[in-house]
Amino acid sequence: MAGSARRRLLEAGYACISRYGISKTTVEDVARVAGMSRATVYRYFPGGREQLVREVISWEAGRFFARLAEAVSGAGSLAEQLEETVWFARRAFLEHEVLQKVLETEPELILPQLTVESSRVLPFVRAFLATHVTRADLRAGLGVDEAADFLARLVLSYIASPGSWDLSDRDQVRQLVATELLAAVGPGPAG
Amino acid sequence: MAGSARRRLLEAGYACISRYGISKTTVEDVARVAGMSRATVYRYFPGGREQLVREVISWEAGRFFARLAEAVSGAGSLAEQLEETVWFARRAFLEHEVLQKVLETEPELILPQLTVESSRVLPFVRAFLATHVTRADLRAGLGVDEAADFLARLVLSYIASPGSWDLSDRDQVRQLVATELLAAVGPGPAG
Amino acid sequence: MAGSARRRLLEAGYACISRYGISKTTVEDVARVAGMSRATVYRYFPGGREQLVREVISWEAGRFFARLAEAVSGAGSLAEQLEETVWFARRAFLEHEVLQKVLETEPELILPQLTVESSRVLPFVRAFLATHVTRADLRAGLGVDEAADFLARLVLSYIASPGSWDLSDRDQVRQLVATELLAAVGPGPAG
Amino acid sequence: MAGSARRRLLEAGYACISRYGISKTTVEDVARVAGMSRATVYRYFPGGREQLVREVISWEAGRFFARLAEAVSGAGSLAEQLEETVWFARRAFLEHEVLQKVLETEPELILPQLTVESSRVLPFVRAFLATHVTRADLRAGLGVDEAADFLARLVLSYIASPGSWDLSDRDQVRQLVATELLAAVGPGPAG
DNA sequence: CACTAAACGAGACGGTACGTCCCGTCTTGAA
DNA sequence: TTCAAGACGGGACGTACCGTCTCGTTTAGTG
Repeated sequence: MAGSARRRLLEAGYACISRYGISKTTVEDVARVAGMSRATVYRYFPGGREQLVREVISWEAGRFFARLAEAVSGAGSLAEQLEETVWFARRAFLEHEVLQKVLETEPELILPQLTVESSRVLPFVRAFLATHVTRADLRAGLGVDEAADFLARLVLSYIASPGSWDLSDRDQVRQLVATELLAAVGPGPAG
Repeated sequence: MAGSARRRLLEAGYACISRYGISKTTVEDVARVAGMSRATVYRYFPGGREQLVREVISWEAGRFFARLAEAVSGAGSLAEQLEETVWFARRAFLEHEVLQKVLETEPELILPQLTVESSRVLPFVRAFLATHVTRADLRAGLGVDEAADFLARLVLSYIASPGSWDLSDRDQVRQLVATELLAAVGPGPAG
Repeated sequence: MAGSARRRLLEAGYACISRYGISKTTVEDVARVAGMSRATVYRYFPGGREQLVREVISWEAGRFFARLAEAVSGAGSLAEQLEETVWFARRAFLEHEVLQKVLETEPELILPQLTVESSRVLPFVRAFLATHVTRADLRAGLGVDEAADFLARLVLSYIASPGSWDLSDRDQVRQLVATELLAAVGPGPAG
Repeated sequence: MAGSARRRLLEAGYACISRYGISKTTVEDVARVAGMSRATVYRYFPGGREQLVREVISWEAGRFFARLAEAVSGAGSLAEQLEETVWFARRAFLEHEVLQKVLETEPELILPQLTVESSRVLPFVRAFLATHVTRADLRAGLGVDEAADFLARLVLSYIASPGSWDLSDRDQVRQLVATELLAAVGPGPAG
């Protein structure tokens, strides 16, 4: 079936990177794992190693968001959705083989970036959340879009750096959502 | 003078990475720019290319924070300090040669990370801010440390992804601080 | 055509050694002369430079003996054969580029050996000669094999060190064979 | 004491070569064994490694001949001297560490030479023997110098390649001298 | 006895070559 | 035709020596 070869290469690339890290992964490695010859890799990825790595990563990123979307699809209220997002994302983040391997072996590839990539991720998350934010959740003068953006920023921040929160504990996730996220945008008891 | 060779290599490494990107930078390149032989690079960085790249980046990160600390040192109020931090950091971020080069040529080195690196940066920023946060700035029930952490997250988020804000406009920075950052923690009219 | 690459490398190696000497000949040199890349040299000679040099020399040694065998093939009597052997070998010896280059530039590589290598060469020459030695040539009590061995030793000795003989003069070669070689084994006027 | 450093270096060089072979011996090795710094090696041997190796070998060659001369000094008759020479030289040859090491590890450094070095050694041996050759030993028409030269060639040949003779057996040496060497030059029963 | 001069150890450095590894291109041969 | 297999040029890496040079530090020898 057409395209299966390409997909097999992406999967093989993913497997290799999660085993060896980016810079130690060889075109030969990927070809071997995919059960194909090195020449074929260049047929599907004329840009060579660089293109392959790039596509492996963005392919996996796509899969990540697909799973996230599904995980969050059943949420009712905003609180529930925030909770689900943080919960799922944190777990996915920790279990993410490539991510963990790269963090372990090549942190310097990441250092320069500070929080750069959020530029790409932010719109996704914002869009997710926007569907559940209502005027009732918000303090006076805060627009829906504005709030969704704001919440998305905080969600991403806590996923990446939970600080003292233990996000593997469902209760703490619930509490984080209530006291930090919703409190920052809602009318709340303080309002 | 002692240590000057090592420093020259770090500077050369920085120059090369900002010109060619990480993976296109050669040990030979760095040696040439530093005016030294390739062998000498290995005398100072026995870990070879990897160690060199790693140290170049963490050395530059150190310099960045030193400059940030100085830029913010004159701030009076919390608002002023937030403003200064966002203003300086955004400018530094955009003018940062290595960062921009890497983003341009090797975004895949960054993609996996989402907002990972914030784990390291967050404590720095939090500490900066904590010195200026006072109870008076905060809504009831919000501790100083809690608020500093919270503000640090938002500052980093806006620096990395300004969204629709134009952070090269001092006025917009001021407005962002007031309406988004301080409003989220303060007693304000909304609180 | 198969094996042509290997042969080209051997020829290139030979050319380089005869130009630069053994220790000044670089793998890069050989590759360049052969019109191939350095990597390919290691594909054909996994033992690297050492194996290459070793094989170049033993390959050339083989060619030398092939030529010697042919040169001597037409000889009739023992005297004729001895004459032909000395004549050819001395000429080949002097014209041998590698040999002369090594003698000129790296005599110390040779000094330790005294007359070592004769162990390998002796059997060859002995075998050549044995085919033409007859009882009639020998003094009483001297066996054919014994005499062939003996003559081979002397032939090699005079080739390497002609002493006061001018072996580029065919007449002197003839005279050497008669008065020194044959006289030592034959019944002769002295017998 | 003057000159002791130079001598120590030669001895160290000899030790290293007999341990590692020529091409594996490092200037650093020699310096270490000599208990001196690498810089000092270059003070005594401005020609560097090459000069050092060259001198080590010719120094050791000198010692070899000194020992040979002494070993043979007590000989009475020509037969006795020949016997002593063959006996001593063969033993020295086999026990010679550098020689054996080089033969073992770098035979290719020797192959090209055939019996070249004999040019240098021959005159030595010839001179030794000339002192004991008398007219009485020789067949008619054979001069003393001529015979000494001739015998020297044979002696060297048998030392290097004993063939089927066991030169570690004193009796066989004696017999070799009588039946092969003296018979070739003498009036003998066969002559 | 102090002072100088030579010898030396120590080590940094540029440079060259080695052997290895990997990339990307290309050719060949079999399914 | 498509693909596996693999040869090849190219280039970078990390290592090992070489030969040069510059420092201090002895160690003598001399005024």
